[in-house]
Amino acid sequence: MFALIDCNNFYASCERVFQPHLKNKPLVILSNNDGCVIARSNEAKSLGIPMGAPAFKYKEIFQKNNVQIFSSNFTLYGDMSNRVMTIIAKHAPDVEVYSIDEAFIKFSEFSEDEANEKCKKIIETVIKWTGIPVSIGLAPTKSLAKVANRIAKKNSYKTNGFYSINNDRKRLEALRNISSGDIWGIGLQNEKKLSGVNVKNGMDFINLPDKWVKKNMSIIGLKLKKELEGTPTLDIEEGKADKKSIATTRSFESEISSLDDLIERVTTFSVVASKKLRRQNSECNMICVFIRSNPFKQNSERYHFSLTGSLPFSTSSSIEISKFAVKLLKKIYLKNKFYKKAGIILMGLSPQSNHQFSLFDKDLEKQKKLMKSIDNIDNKYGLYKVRLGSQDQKRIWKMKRQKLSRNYTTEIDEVLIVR
DNA sequence: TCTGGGGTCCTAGGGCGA
DNA sequence: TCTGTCGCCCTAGGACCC
Repeated sequence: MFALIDCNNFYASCERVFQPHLKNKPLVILSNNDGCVIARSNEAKSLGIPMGAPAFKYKEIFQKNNVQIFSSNFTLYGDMSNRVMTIIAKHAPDVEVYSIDEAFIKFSEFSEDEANEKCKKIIETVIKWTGIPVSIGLAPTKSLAKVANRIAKKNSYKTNGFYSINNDRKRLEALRNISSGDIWGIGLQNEKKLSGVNVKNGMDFINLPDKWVKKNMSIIGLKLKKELEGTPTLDIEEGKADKKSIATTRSFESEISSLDDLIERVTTFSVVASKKLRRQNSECNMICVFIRSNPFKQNSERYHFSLTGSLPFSTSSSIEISKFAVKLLKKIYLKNKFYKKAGIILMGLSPQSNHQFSLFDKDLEKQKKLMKSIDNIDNKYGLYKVRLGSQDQKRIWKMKRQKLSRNYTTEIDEVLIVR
């Protein structure tokens, strides 16, 4: 049996833990730059605020309903997530942390009763120790555990946050009651395809011929169908796998068109991405740089320029990576255009320990030592204290985060004081 | 005026060597 | 030496997830 544990309205719940007076009040969390709604409390959902809603378009609804607004505080959410995951790991041997607010458990050596008990214990302990409410779905496959979780959450007054699909009757009933677009793995495009052949719910989906599913939804769709039929095709992935690509991309507060500004941004993104690379002890040999216009601007030209280039050697040096990224940027940059977003993606990742030496990386040891010193300084005095010459020294580029809550759990000056 | 960021996997199609 | 075929690798693009 597989269990899926999902924190309810995770970001909203994190904010509520430290501001309990917000309980039962509508609350939304905004994306970087306070752009879109990325999390909502149940009360905010009932007001019809959709996921991804541009905040400026919903200003009136926010004001009218006294919706509490928060800028995203990933330091807080990340720390709370670690606490929740630690508790889960204490109760189960095989855990896959699937995302910041979700984890799968595989109960291979437990009876059904034991698995049920463990799930209930986790719900109880997580809320008690962290204040975060969680829901758990238990089923024979991961995809069905997702469906079960949905039922647990939707009918929490009946389920107390736990639902198990432990027989065929329950499985078929659950599939009849879930619309195809709500199934894990069926996105907007596949939903459209399915509705074209009159597939409306999970039951209709599993009644399709395998051949059709494979042809139209690839092997992933077919695996999903098997999972919903009760045959596991996905196992849990234990341990944290190294990333296969690392990206740092940002939208700008307003459009920019000067090359110098873009060079500064791309350099800074390179420094951030290189640090992520070094954190997982990897290096890269390919870099992609892109710049693009504002896709939402009416009646104006849209463009997206990108270029991927191979480095002559693998590296994790901020200096080498930013130099190369700027080179790529200069090749794609066009004057008199207005850019709203830029980014860098590091690819061709491999462990530093497997470094392939080449004629061109004679400064490798020097660079390695330099990066190590920079990382040490950052660890001691705070992130990104050391900056490259082409980076913004005056900190002009700042993200809009007007409604940021405190770092209650990670900054000693910001912890709650109980008097 | 104001619309996020960071990932993974799969497939099709082209280049290229055996 | 030329040509056809096969399979591998790479890349772009599209789909999905949170």
